[in-house]
Amino acid sequence: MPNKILCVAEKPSIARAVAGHLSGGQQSVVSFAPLDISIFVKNFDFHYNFPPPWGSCQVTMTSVIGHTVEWDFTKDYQKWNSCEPHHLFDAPTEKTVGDRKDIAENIKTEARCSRALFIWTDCDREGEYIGTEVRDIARTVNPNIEVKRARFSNIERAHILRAAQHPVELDERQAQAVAARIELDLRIGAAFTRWQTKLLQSIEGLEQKVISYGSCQFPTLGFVVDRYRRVKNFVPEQFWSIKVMHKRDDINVTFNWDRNRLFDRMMVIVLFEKCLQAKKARVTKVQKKPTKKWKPLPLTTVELQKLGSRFLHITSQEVMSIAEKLYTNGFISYPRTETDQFDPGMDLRALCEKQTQSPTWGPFAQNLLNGAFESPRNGRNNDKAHPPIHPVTYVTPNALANQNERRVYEFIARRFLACCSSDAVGEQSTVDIQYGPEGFHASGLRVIARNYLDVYVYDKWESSQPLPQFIEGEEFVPTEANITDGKTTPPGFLTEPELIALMDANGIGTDATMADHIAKIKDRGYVFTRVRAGGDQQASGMEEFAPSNLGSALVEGYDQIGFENSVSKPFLRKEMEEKMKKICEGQMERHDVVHSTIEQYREMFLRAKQQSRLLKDITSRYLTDDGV
DNA sequence: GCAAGGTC
Repeated sequence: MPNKILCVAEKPSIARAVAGHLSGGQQSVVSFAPLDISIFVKNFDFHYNFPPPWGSCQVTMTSVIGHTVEWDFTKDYQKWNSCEPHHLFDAPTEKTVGDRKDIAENIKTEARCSRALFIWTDCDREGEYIGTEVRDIARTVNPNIEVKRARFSNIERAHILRAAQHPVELDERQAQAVAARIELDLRIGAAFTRWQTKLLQSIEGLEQKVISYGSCQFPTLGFVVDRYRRVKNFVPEQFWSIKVMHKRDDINVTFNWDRNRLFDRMMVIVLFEKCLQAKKARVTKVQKKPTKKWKPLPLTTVELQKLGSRFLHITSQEVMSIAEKLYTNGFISYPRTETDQFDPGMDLRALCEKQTQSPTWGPFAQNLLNGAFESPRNGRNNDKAHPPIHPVTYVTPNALANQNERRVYEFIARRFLACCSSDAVGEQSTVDIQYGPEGFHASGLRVIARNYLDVYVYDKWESSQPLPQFIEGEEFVPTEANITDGKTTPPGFLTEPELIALMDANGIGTDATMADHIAKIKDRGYVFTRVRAGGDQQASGMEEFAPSNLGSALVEGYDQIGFENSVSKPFLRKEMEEKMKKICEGQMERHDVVHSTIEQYREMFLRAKQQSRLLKDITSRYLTDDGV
C-alpha cells in the first residue's frame, strides 16, 4: 500500500483552504474532480510531511457536503399505511447513502489505497458525527484504515499546520449524542405526524394537509400562540401621571414625574394639589456626565437574522439564503457561526482596507486605516469553528443580483466596519427638581462624537434639544403643570426578530435551522404573517406572526390533553438537549437516553390517542367558527 | 405525505 493519507472535510471550502495550507500554498496543488462526483466536491492531491509514524505522504484532500448518510425506517415501514403510527417508536431503521452515492464512492475509491484517514470536519457535535459517517464509509472498503481527527477552530495557516501535526481521536461520545438526537427526532416526529394527520384528515379543509409534529416546529408554534393569547386577553388599565413644564431661554423643558405613573386617580389628584400649593419648584440637582453608546459586537448568524428582519425587513430565511450565496461567491465569511469574538490573529485592518473601495462607506474605512481603527469588542460566544460573519472582499453593487443582496452585503460590511471603529461619545445632562412633595426630572443628550454611528446607519442616537441652564438650589414657578392620563397597551404580535430571540434563548433549533423552522410552520399553515400597521415607529412595516385557526387548535388541543410538559413549550426539547450533554460528558449512555425518551413519548402518545376525540373536536370547532 | 441537522 502506498504511503497515502486521505483527508476529508465537512464542506468543499474547508477542503480547499486546508489543502492550500498543507501543500505550502504552492500552485502545485492538483485539483481534479472525477466526472461522476458532485460538481462542488474537488479532490486536491499534494505531498505533506505528517508527524511519525506517517512521515512524508501522498495526500488526497476532499470533502463531503454535510451529512452523507440518511437514517430512515426500513422500506416496509416508510409507507404511511404500513403500520400503526405508534409502532414507529420501535420499528427497524436503516442507514443508507441515498442520493449521496457519488460522494460516498469518492471516499471509498480514495480510502481503498490509503493507510490512514484524517477527519477534518467542523469541531462541533454535528461535525464529530459526520466524521463517523465518513469513517464508516471508508471502512466498508478498507476495514483496517487508521482513523485520526484534526482539531482546528479556524483556517489560519499556523493553526491548520498545528492541527495536522497533532491529530487526536474522534470524540465518540459527541457522535453518540447526535445519533441519539437523530433517532429520537425521526421516531417521535414520524409517529406523531402520521397519527395526527390521519386523525384530523376527516375535518373539512384538512383532507389534503400534512399536520406535522416536530420537536422544534411545535415549540416555535407555541411561542406565536402564546403571544397571540397575551394580546387577545389583554385588559387595558388606566393610569395617571403629573407633568411639569417650564419655559426658559425660549426652550420648553418637560419634567417627568419620578413616580412615572400611578393607577389610582384620587391619589394623583391629591399629590397634584400639593404640588400646586407649593407654587415654586426647587432645583435639587444639576448633573452632566459623559455617556457612551457602545458599538455593536461582531456578527453572529442569529444576530444577522434578527437584524435583517428588523432593519432590512427581509425574512430570516431569505437573509440566510442570500448570505449563503454571498459566501459561496467568496464575498463574505462563513454565514453560520455562533462566534462573536474575532481571533486575535486575524488581520482586520487588511479587511478594512478592502472596503475603502466603496464609494459610500469607503471613506469611513479609509479613516479607520488612518488611525481611527480600534479592536472589536469581544462577545461571550465562541463556537471554536468559525469566526464572526465579515466581508472578505469588496463587491460593487452591480456585481450583486438584486436589491436585497446588496442590502445584506452592505449591512455585513457596515457592521464589520462599525466593530473596528469606536463607541459613540456623548454627554448626558439631567436636572432634578422638587415640586411640593414630589420629584421630577428632565434630561438631555448631546452627541459629541458619532464614531461608529457614521457607518452603522441602523443605530439611532441623536442629540436632544439642549437643556437651558439651571442652577442647583434655585427656585422657579413652573410655566405649566397638569395631570395626564393614558391606558396600558397590549404587547404587539410576535415579530420575527422576537421569535428568533425566543428560539435562541430556549435552544430551539440551531443558527442554521431556526429560519427553516419558522418557514416550516408557515408552510404547514400553522401561522401566517402580515405587515404590522402603524403603531410604534420601529416596528411598523415589520412582519408580525399570528397563529391560524389550525395552529391555535393544535396548541389548545394538546394543552387540554394535559401533558406534564406541553408539546408546545420548549421544555421537552431542552430536556433532550440536556441528555445529549450528559452523553457527551459520559454520564449517560446513548441507548439509555433513546430508550427512556421513547418511553416518555410513548406514554404521551397513548394518552393523546385516548383523548383523540378532544383534539379533533377542538380542531373542528376552531376551523368552523373562527375559533371563538 | 413524517423530524432535525449538516451543506450546495
